[in-house]
Amino acid sequence: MSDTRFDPSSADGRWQKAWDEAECFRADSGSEKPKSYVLEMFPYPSGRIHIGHVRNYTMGDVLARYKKMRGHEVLHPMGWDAFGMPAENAAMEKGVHPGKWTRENIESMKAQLKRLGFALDWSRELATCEPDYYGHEQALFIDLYEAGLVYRKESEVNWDPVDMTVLANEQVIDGKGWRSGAEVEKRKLNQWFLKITDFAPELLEGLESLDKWPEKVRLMQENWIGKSRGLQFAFDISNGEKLEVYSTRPDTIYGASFVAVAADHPIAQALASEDAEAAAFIEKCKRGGTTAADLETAEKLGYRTQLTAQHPLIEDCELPLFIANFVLMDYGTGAVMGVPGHDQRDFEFAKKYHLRIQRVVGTSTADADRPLGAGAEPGEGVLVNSGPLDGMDVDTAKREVIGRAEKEGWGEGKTVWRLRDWGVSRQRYWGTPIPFVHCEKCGVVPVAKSDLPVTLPDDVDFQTPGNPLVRHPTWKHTQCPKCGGEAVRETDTLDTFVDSSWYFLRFASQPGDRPFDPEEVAKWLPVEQYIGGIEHAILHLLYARFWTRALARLGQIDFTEPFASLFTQGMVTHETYYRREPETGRVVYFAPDEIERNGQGAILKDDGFPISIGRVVKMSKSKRNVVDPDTIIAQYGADAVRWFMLSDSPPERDLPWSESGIEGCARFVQRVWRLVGEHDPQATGEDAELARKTARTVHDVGETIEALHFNKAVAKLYELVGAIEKADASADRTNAIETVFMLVAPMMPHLAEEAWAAIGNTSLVAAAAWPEVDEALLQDESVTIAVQHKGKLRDTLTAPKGASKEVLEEMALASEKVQRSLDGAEIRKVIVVPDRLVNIVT
RNA sequence: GCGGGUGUGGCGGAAUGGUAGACGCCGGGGACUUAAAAUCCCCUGUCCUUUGGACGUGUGGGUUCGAGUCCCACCACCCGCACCA
Repeated sequence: MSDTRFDPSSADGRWQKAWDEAECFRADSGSEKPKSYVLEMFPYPSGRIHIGHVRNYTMGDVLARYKKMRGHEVLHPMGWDAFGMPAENAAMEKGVHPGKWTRENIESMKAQLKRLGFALDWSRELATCEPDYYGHEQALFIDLYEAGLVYRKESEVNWDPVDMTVLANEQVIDGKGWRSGAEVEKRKLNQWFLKITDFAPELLEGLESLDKWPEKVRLMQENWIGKSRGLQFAFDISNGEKLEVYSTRPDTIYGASFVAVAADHPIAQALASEDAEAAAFIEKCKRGGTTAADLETAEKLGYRTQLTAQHPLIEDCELPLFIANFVLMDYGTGAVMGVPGHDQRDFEFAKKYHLRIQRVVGTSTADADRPLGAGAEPGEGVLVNSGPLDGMDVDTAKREVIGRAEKEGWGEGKTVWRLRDWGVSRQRYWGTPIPFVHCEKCGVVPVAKSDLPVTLPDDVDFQTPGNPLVRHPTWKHTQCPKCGGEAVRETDTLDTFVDSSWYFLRFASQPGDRPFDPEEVAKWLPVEQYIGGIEHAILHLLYARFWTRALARLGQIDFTEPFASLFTQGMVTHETYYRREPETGRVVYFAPDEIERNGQGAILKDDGFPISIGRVVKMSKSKRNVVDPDTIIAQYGADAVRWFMLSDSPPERDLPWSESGIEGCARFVQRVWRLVGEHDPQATGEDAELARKTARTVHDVGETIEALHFNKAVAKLYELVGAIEKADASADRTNAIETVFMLVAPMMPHLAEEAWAAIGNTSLVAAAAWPEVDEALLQDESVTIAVQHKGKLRDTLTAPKGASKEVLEEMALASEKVQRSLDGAEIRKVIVVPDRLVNIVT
C-alpha cells in the first residue's frame, strides 16, 4: 500500500462521504465544549467558484478543523448572497429567469465546494433569495421602521435618459449608460433610508473595542465615519438672506476669498428662476453620474452669481458667491467658505476664476509675506495676516474663532460627521421587496407581519429596461393594512447589503416563525473569526456593525459587535499572456492553457511563436488569466490545491497562482504520503534531536494557525518532513510521522485521513485531538551568537544558553576571524546581547 | 481628488531594532534507469584581485554601537469611495 501513490481521485470523494456520514462537522449548540464560530464571507452565486473563494474558504476551514482538534464545538456554516444585479443581467441577455439562474448556480457551486472537502455544516445552508430568509428580513426592516430608524427622502440616482432607467455606478462608464451609451444625468427620487448616522458616535467608539481587527480596517472606518469639529456660521448675503456654511478650518477664516453653494442648494435653486445663466449652469451640473470619485476628479466649475457675502470678521469685505459643482448638498450645510491658500480644491478654483489667494498660515510669523507657491498648504502652522489671530497655532486659532462666533452670536462650534444615512432603495426586481404599501388615505403603511413574506412574483419579463415590479399587471395592487382600501405596493427592493447584514445571526438558529432564536444566537455570537476580502473593509462591515447595534438597541440581542476578530485576505493573481497586434497596436490576451512556459519565456501552443508575459494581476475575464478550481482539483486533487492556497504568500497579501507552484504542492502531498511506508511501530531507540524538532513544530504550527500565518505553518511542516526523511528509524521518528499526519489534517484533510487509516487507526483524524507538547522539549540548550565589528558580521559562535556577558565577550575576542578584522585597532566599546550577539566598536 | 495599504534574489516570501534571503518555486550539475517519469544528492543574491572581501531589502535623507524593521520626504503599484458584490 505504502509504495503506491496517493490517489486523490478516489480518496477525496471517499473521505468526504465518510465525514458526511459521521456528521462530523455538524455544530451542536447543546455541547458543553467551548464554542467557536468561524465564518467566511458568503459568496454571490455568480455561476462558478472563483479561486479567490477557494483561498478564503480554505483559510477558514483550516482554522475550523484546527479548533475542532483543540476541543472546541465549531460552527462553520455556508450560504449564498443570492440577490443582485448579475441575475437580472443574465435574464436580459439569456432570457432565463433570475431565480432559475441563481438556484442553478448555487447547485453547481455547492458541488464545487464539496469537492474541496470543506468542514462545513451544510444543515444550516441558506440563500438570501428564498422567502424563508428575506421574509424575516422584511420583519426586521419593519421593526427598525417602528423604532424610528427608517425614513424616506429625496435622493439622487444615475438616470439613463434613453433607457429611462436607474443605473448602478458600475453601469455608468465614462459618464455614459453601459447599454444605451447615453450621457447619464442625476435625477432625484423618493427613496428609503436607514438612520445609520444615529449610530455614528457608537460606531466610531466601538472601533476601539475591536482590537482583533486589522488596524488598517479600523482606520478606514474611522475616516469613513469622519468625525470633525468645526464652525457653523451664517454669512449675510447681499439679497438680505442668511447663508449657513460649515468649515473644519475656521482658523483660516481671514483667508476666505469666496463662498460657494451646491447646485441643488435653495439659494441656487431660487436664482435659477430669475437668472437664465445660473439655470443653465445648474443644468450642466446635473450631467454625469453620482460617484464621489467622478465628482472630485471632475474639473472644478463655478458660476459667479451677482450675490455677495459679507465676511463676518472683516468690515466691508464682500466675498463673491458662486454656485460650484464640487460642493455637496449632503455634507455640512451644502455651502462652504473658500480659502484658496490652505485647501487644494479652493486653490484650483481660485486660480481658475482669478480670486485672491492669501496666506494665513505659515511656519512662523515671518512667513506673512511669503507667497504660496504651486499649491495650497493644508497643514499645521502659525497664523499670519489674520488680525487678532496672528501668532496663534492652528488649534488655538480654531478654538478662538469658534469661541468668538459663539460669544458674538454669528456661529457655533459643531461636530459634523462625514457618514451619510444608508440609502437602501433599489429600483430592481431581484431583491427583497420593501414591505410597505402606499395608501391614498393612510400614506406609507407597513405590511402586517402576519402577511409576510411579501414574495416576488415569478411571471416577470426583462425585455424592457426598468423595474419589472412596476410593470407587473397585478402584483403591486393590494389592500391597505390599515383602512382596507385600495393601495399600491412599494416596488423598490432592498440593497443586497441588507441581506448580508444579519445572515450570521440566521446561521446560528433558523426558526420558521422569526428571524432568529435569541438564546441560540447568544450561544454562538459574536463570530469568533470572520474572514473575507479587504474590499469589504468599509461598506459591508460597517452596515453589519450598524445592523447589529440597531438590533441590540431594540433589545433583540445583547451584544453590539458581530465580529470579534476579523481577517482580510489578499487576492489570487496570475501572470498575463499577450501579443500586440502589429496593425492596430491592440493588445490580445491568451488564457494560461493556450500557452506553454519555457524557462523565462512562453510560447503560444497554436503557432509555437513566443508571446509576451505581462504583469501579475487579479484574475479577470478581460485579461483571460483565470484558472478554474474544478480543472485543477481534477488534475492535482483537493489537498494540493488547498496546500497551495496556504503556501508561500502571507494570507493578507496577494497570492500569485502558478503552474509550477501547484505542481510543487502536489509533489509534497506525495512526499507526506510516502511517510506511511516509513512508519514503523516496532522501531525502538531515541532520537532526541528529532523529538525536539517535532515538539517545536507542533507548538509552532498551532501558534501560526491561530495567528492565521498559514504560510509559516506550511514552512515549518516542510522542515519537519525534511528532518524525518533524513533521520534513521527510531521510536521518536515513528512518533514524528504520526504527528505529521495530525498536523497536516487541517490543511490536507483527505491525505491525512488516508494516511491515518493506513497506519492502523479506525477513527477519523478529523475528530482526533491535537498532539500535546512536552514543554521541556521546547528549550534549546545552546545558542548561536553573532559577532559583529564595524556593524558587519565577522563570525558566529556556539555558546551555552544563558552564558554571561563576560563569557560571550571573551569568546568573541578569542575568535581568529574577529582578531583579523580588528587588526589591532583600539576597542572603544563592546555591546553584548545575551543569547544573541556581540558587537565590537572601534 | 480623498482615505487605506504594499514595495526584500529570476519568482513567492522569512527575519521580538541584533547572523538579510528560512521554506517553497524556477534554473544548473550529479545519482538511479536500456530510456523516461518518479525519487534522491549537491549548487544557486550581485560583484571582485575568491581559504578572503565589497555591495545589497523601491529612491533620497536621518536616528542608532547596530535599520528590511524607527523617523522625514519622494516614487511605483494595489484596494475603497456610499447603486458591483
